[in-house]
Amino acid sequence: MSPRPRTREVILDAAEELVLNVGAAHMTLEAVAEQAGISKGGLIYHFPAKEALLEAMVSRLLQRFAERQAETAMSLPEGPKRELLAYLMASFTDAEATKRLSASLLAASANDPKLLDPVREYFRDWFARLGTCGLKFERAAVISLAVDGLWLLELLQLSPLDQGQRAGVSQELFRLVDGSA
Amino acid sequence: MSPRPRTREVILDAAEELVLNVGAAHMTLEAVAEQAGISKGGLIYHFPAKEALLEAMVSRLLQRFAERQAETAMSLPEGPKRELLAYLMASFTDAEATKRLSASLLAASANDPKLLDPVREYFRDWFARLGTCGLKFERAAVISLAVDGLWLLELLQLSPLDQGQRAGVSQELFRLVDGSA
DNA sequence: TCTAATATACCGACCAGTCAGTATACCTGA
DNA sequence: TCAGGTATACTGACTGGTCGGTATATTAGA
Repeated sequence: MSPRPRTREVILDAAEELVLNVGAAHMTLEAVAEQAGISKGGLIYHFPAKEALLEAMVSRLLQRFAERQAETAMSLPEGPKRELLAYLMASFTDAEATKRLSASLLAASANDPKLLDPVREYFRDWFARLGTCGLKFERAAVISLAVDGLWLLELLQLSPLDQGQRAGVSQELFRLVDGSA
Repeated sequence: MSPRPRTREVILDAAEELVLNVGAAHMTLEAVAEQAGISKGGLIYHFPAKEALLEAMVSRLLQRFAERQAETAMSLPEGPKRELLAYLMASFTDAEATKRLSASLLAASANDPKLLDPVREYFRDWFARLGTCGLKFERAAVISLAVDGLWLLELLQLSPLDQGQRAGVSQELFRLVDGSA
């Protein structure tokens, strides 16, 4: 068939899609295979067990997000606040992609909470770095938590904010980053 | 047997416990029944289908939280900020109980995202009321979202904050409520 | 032809939901 | 006050179906 369309990526996309549409409990191997346009046997070839699929989903989420944050940070002028600003920007831009990716969290949490260990580690590191972003830790944490709140509410499709309100909240957060002791 | 120990409540507690411990995908009727100390038939007697159990979990979550917020608001001096303060206090105090209750969110999301409709409605109402709390909407939204962020991270067991940091964030949020245009 | 990639068929475990029956509390009228 | 009846709360065995995983073919490209 296609030379190297990264079947693995297609499978991971399919799994995320299912989690968002029908819930993590219905993300079965057969359903993922069908959504990805291959057979169950084909899926098993790439991910020998469901756990491997879930691990790959979480791993890709962290990798992609870290990548995006790092890239965004690079594009900003140097300064202690750069990383926090990049965190905001990476979360707010391309919300749809972020939500898709984050479906992995729900899948992992539903199947085995331990699969979230790498995510725990990610947050541990991130909050540790928050201390050195030029803001008081509590202030930086509030900003970061607000971003996470919006992100998780959107993941669960619970956010009632319309486009304008969302943009307003984003602006307010950037204002809080800039105008703080 | 026991006079009226509200078996339904025991069952709902058991279901929440399981979601937190082993993930929503393993919250099976048999497992819930065992955790609740009754037979599967007994469980089915109270909740004729799994969907009914999940609906009851979500319903209890909303009811209990709204109740706690309302009670807290009552105990505060009158003023436009009363509700927002109550939202903070209801979320921050008794974090363990809040986390337990919120497990319903994960269970509902995993089994059928539509079960979260009442929660969507709750957030719609809540954010609508945020406009009348004396703060600029964006500021109030940021505060509320930060609380939600911490709450959801704790639900997913992802929060890296220790007791002291948590208290600091709480203080910072109250400061933001008080000292804003 | 050898190997990577995918398909088909199947198995055992598990799961949601049914069902027949049990035990006990609660009535109701003679 | 007590017999007969009914509602409530539960049990445990069973069933149809689903799911994760295995085993084995088949195909396509180097």
